[in-house]
Amino acid sequence: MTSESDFLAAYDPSAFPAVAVTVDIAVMTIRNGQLCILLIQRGAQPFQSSWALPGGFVKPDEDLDSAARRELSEETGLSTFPGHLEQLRSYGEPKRDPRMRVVSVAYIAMMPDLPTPVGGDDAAAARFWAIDDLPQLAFDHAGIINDAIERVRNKIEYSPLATSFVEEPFTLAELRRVYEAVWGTTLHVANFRRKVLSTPDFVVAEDALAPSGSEGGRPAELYRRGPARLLHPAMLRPSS
Amino acid sequence: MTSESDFLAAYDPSAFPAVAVTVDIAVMTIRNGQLCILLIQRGAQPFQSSWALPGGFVKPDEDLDSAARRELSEETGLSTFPGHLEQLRSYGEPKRDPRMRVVSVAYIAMMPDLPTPVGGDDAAAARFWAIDDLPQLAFDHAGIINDAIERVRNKIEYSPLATSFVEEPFTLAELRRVYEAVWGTTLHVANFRRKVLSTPDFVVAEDALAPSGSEGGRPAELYRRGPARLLHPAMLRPSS
DNA sequence: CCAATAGTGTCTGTGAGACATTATGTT
DNA sequence: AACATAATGTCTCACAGACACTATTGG
Repeated sequence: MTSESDFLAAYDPSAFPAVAVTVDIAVMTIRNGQLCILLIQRGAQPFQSSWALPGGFVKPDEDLDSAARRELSEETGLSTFPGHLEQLRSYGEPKRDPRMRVVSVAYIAMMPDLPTPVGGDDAAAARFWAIDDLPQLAFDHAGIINDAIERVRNKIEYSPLATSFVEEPFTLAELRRVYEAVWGTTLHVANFRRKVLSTPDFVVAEDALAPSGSEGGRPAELYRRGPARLLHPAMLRPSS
Repeated sequence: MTSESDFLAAYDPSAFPAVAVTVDIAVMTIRNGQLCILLIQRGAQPFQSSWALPGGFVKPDEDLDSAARRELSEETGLSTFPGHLEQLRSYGEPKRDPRMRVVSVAYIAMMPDLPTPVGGDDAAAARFWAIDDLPQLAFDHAGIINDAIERVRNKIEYSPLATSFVEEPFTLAELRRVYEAVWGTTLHVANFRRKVLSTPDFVVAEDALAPSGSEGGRPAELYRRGPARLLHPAMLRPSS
């Protein structure tokens, strides 16, 4: 029956319902020790002046990933996005957009806290919001953000994705602060160091020292992302 | 700019491209110690007589999950699907369907190896195929199946999903054979038992014994799924 | 000197893998 | 009896958490 309805639809465009497909992107970064998400303020109805995830319609002959990358460049103003981008999942509840049937393919993006101001080629307000101080959100974007946060919290355990939140080269203290911000915990400094360095190919040492901070203290060694795609053993988050 | 294009699209349906949205489902089970996937044989062009994942168009005012459940009932002939269903991810490469733009939301379903013959209300052939002996596949379904297998292999580590492949009540040997089939490995019997029972709420003992098999041997104790949604500690798959 | 941060060494508990042993059924 | 499968006990190694200690900078 699938093949038959496929066949009919091919010759009768009205046989399948018209659906709009959009991509929505949860762009995340660490700012002031907090996990933050980029939101834009809507200028039109519905949800006028509400905040929402950046996104837009998928164009004809455009891949989903390409659409996400295009929106990412437009919204951050960066020609090449300096971070990680991956699909989260799709949301298609029939009434999620009050105007029409819209299926949204949500993406997650992670980037270091660049001084570069975000906000693309349009005048709409855009800024990062800490995840535990979010404003009212348009559509079902609050749920999407919850799913995105959950995905990131899980994924930095077994993948080297936490390094996408820092600029290279980085210190182990910077990497530790990423884990602490995403998980909302404090981690044991010495054990964190031992775990990261004992995980093969997670980070590679750069034979250089970071400039000492204003607070004093011994300068930290610098590292870069290693070739590992999966962490063995994983960086398990504290259970308590 | 997003809000503006949204606004325009609401009043000019031709402003956004017409996209068909389908759900495709990778229904998995364990049969003869092998992980198997349900495929249907296409009766129409394109890919006529090729095998493909069951699926179909999302109807107007139908949720994505509901569409997947509906297709599942139609294809397996079971009014209530006796297993687990979850979204995998979406596939939207522009040329993935030669007829038109189709974005497919892929799902994964897991069920026990029921004697009930699959094959729904239409005459098209439908059967389970072992994952290392798959036929030629239509569209990008080979890639979807790869992603589905990868997801299942990872997910049974930290979730109790492996229990979706067996009927209740089950023995630990049956549960172990699920892990062995999905991972394609053999597991240490005694250690497997200790791990499962030491993971809180993974399984709960049923105070009964399984009927002894034709081969003889001590009858096994029976268990049911426990309330755990996540496994702590996880069932880590062997690294070698 | 002290304060602050980076990095090392060591002990302990838990869990995984390997393997031996006991228990309980069929033939 | 032999055989097959289920379940238990025990040893060892790897790793996580806790904590003490050393190293290197700025005031």
